[in-house]
Amino acid sequence: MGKGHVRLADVAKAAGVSQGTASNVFSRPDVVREEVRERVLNVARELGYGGPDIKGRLLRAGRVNAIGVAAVEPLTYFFDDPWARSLMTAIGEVCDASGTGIAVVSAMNEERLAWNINSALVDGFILLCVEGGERLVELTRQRQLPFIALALGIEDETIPAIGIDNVAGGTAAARHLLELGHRDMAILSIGDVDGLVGLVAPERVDPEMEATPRDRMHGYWQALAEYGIPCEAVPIQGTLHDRPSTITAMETLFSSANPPTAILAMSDKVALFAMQWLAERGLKVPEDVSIVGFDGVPEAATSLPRLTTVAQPFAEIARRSVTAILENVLPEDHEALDLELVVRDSTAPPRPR
Amino acid sequence: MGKGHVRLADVAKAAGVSQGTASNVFSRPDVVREEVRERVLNVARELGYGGPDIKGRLLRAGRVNAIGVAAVEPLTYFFDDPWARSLMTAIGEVCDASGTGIAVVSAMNEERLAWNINSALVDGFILLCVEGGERLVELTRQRQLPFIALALGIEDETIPAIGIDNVAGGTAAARHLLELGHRDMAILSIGDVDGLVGLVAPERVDPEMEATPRDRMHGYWQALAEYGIPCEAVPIQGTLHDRPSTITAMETLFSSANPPTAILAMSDKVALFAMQWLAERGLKVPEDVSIVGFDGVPEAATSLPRLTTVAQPFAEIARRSVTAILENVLPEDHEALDLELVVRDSTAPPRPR
DNA sequence: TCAAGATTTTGAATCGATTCAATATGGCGG
DNA sequence: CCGCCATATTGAATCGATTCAAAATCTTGA
Repeated sequence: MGKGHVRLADVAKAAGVSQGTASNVFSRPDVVREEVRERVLNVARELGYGGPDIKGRLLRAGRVNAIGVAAVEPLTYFFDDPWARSLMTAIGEVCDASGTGIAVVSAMNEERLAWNINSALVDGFILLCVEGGERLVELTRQRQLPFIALALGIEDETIPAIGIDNVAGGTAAARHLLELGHRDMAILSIGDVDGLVGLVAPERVDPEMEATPRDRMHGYWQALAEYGIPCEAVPIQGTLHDRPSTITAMETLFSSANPPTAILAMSDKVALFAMQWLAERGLKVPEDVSIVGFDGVPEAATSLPRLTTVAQPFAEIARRSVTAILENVLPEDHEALDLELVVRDSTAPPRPR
Repeated sequence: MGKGHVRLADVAKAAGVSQGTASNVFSRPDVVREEVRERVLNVARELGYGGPDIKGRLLRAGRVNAIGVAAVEPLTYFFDDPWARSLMTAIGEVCDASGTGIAVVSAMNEERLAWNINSALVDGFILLCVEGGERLVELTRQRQLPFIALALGIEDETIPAIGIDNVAGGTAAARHLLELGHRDMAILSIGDVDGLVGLVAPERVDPEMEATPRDRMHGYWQALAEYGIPCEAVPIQGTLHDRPSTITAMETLFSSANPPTAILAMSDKVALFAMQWLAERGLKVPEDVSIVGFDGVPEAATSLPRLTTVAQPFAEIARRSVTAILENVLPEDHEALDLELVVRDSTAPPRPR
């Protein structure tokens, strides 16, 4: 800053007290005599001293009172991806309650990310492991701070993580459509693997697909099996979790001889893109096509029609992760929290043929 | 963390070199002889030393490489308010490019906020001054770090700020509707003042309204005046910038004898709530009612129909603020950037009577 | 072989606070 | 007036690194 940056020592000297006393004036005012306190505060004001610098305090105290949330994504991810935002909102609520700050740390390339993780001033990390989870975990581990992984697709049980029961969630979604009477369905899968775009054969799911979509898929299949429908009977359209690939998928699906009466989307984001496409094509949801999303992001509650979805317990996930970090008691095993089917207006029985 | 936290000094001693050399091994490896470097690194590995602790480095260097974005709102504001998110996304983009981190700092009550501002480990602040701007600025000023205020409603020219030309923006919005032929309009204003809810008389605007909505209002009025329409002829419905008050406003507006054919909304958020209400009531946009928003948030581009709006230059605002903070060259005067009318599908000529 | 110059390494100061044992001051009872 | 106890204040150590002038070591050329 300016040339003459005032520090506590300057104030102490100018006020004619020891540095210890000056420190107490600010951090434990009750312990110093009122008269002295006044004097020190006055001097501080005159000198333009704005209170103890956090950097000094930090070094001594070692605690920052902030947690970092990290992802292998650009920074904008935290503010425009619906899932990330839902989580951040929930985390924000918990942090607000406990007076904890949030630093978002991210980067696209590994080198930058390593640097960012190492230089983030936080007491611990919450890792959003949607993609590139291993690298992220490894980088964070080196930092030797408490961390917890969310949406982890890794089996390694030594990594503290909180997960969700994607299989059960998928089953609930598919079962809901089956109970309504749908038999012709299609699946909109998500992922970052370029090879899994367009029609995906079921036998490629296990070896090639990432953990989250794979589990959701198995959930769908499980419900379908209950109704005697083999997985080959339900086309899987792979998307890259963005609008273009979703639109392509929808076009393929609905240009076929017998288009589906219901769609199982692996995320609300993709489901909402699909709904937009349907609306533009003049297909009515849920009269012509039913659709079930996944995640339970807020947009799903305000869309038109409101989207039926399988909701993640964001608040619970946030609560557990933040307290785990702040109290440094990390879960021993991978917990899998329950998802909840939220039935709204995007699902109805199929039109009678 | 654990009892035996290894620090640089430990590594140095164990490797039999001075602390200075050990430091160089990590921060300027080229300056130390390869043989020594190897030895130190090996010892570090053995001891489980994870590289220089950022806290120590920070104290010396004084630079954190992160900027704080602060608002007098709960933390969740940054992740769910459309305007805040647009800005954060833009800021994120700039920070990504320069390898800078972002810490979000916020709080509802003043005491907490003061603490958060004082303890945020950042090189400077961007202040989102939508409400409670004065307190926020004052608090930040004490911190003696560079800061820049956005959306500032304060005249004080000594506060570094980047603003937008709300008057011109309002004029552009109203002029657009007038050119389409609308003569019966209504204004949806925004604000945090409880008294300005429901029908607001024009003479209350200047004394009671916050700066941003006041300027936008004057912009509207200016265009109306060009067409010879007095401001009394255009009802102003005050909202609290949330859904309930917007719905109440719309209900009042459309239960009147001659409802408006066009709506001037002071934010996209309110405009989108209004559009939803219209859709639920079976009123078609733009056939039955035209509507112009304000801000240019991304949701406005994907709504159905896509919303005509006056867009803020978020990228430019972000670029200027971030570089101002990082390079500590703060604007001398209040700059007012231009807004851009983005015509989309929510505006059309009124139905012929 | 030696001086000059180049390269490494050292050691101590520094960043800005907090902490705590030791000391000073004040009040009070005897 | 003294001793004791409680309260206030001091001074130095500490947190964990970086920095830089000075010292040590190594090259090089004469």
